[in-house]
Amino acid sequence: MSVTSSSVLESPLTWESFNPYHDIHTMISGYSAHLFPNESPPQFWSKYQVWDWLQQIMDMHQIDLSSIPLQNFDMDGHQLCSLSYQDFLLAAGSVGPILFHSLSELKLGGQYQMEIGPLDLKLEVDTYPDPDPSSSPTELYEPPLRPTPPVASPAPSSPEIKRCNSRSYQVKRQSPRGSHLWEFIRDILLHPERNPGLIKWEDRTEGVFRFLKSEAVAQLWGKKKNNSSMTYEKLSRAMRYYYKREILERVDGRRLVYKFGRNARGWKETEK
DNA sequence: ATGGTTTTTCCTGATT
DNA sequence: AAATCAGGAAAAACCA
Repeated sequence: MSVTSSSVLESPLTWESFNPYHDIHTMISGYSAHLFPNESPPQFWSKYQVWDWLQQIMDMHQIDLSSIPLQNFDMDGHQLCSLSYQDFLLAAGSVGPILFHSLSELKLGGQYQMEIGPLDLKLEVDTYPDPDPSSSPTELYEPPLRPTPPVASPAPSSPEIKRCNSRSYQVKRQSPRGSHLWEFIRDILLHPERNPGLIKWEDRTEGVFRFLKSEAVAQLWGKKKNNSSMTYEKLSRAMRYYYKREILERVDGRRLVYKFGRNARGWKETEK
């Protein structure tokens, strides 16, 4: 209530600008509950805050923001909160349930008290749904965890979607194909603004990059694979296997530094 | 259903 | 000292 929406509107906040912690914990600690710790409940969000929320959730699920018609979410928090589950389905197709679920959590406000220690993330990693379809009476979740490679929507930039049909369940994922570890890493690299400080390019044109928060990346990876016990130690073992296949090239002496090899595709700026 | 591929897990030892 | 790097081995998870 005390939100001065005017100030918000005057300076369109980016996520980073008001995100107090540039830390991965905001992203991997489940969804919502403390994404906006300092902000009002969703009912009081401005359009910009709705936008930021959308971006965050989509990011978390590695779904391209462009796969849903953003015009459908040109509204403030109050309006957003009045949307039904069906509305979400219509507005965002198969992503709808995800958004609905996230918003539901946020609506419940501060009742979440997840305190996460830097090293203890296990407790809330189960924000992912149980794969058992029979268990949930509320069909909050229809997670597009499956890569859905067969449904081709390869059009590089197809803004054709005006409204998502709730029947045609399909999600265009941001990465061209599959979700292998190296692709996961690449996709983080490809979104530097949205993934502050996780991994950074060391030499963009050469494909050299460095892990800044190795354990955080590992946790993120684990989350994607629904494996809460992933560690950088294990992730890095998988990375080392890439050397042989020339997906990665070895980089001497420098710790946490890797380099894409000839068999890694899609990371160059001048490449598709 | 099965075999190939990729990732995970665990481990020992070296390096920084 | 604690992290990271190196790979071997084998199990598990994935995929065609």
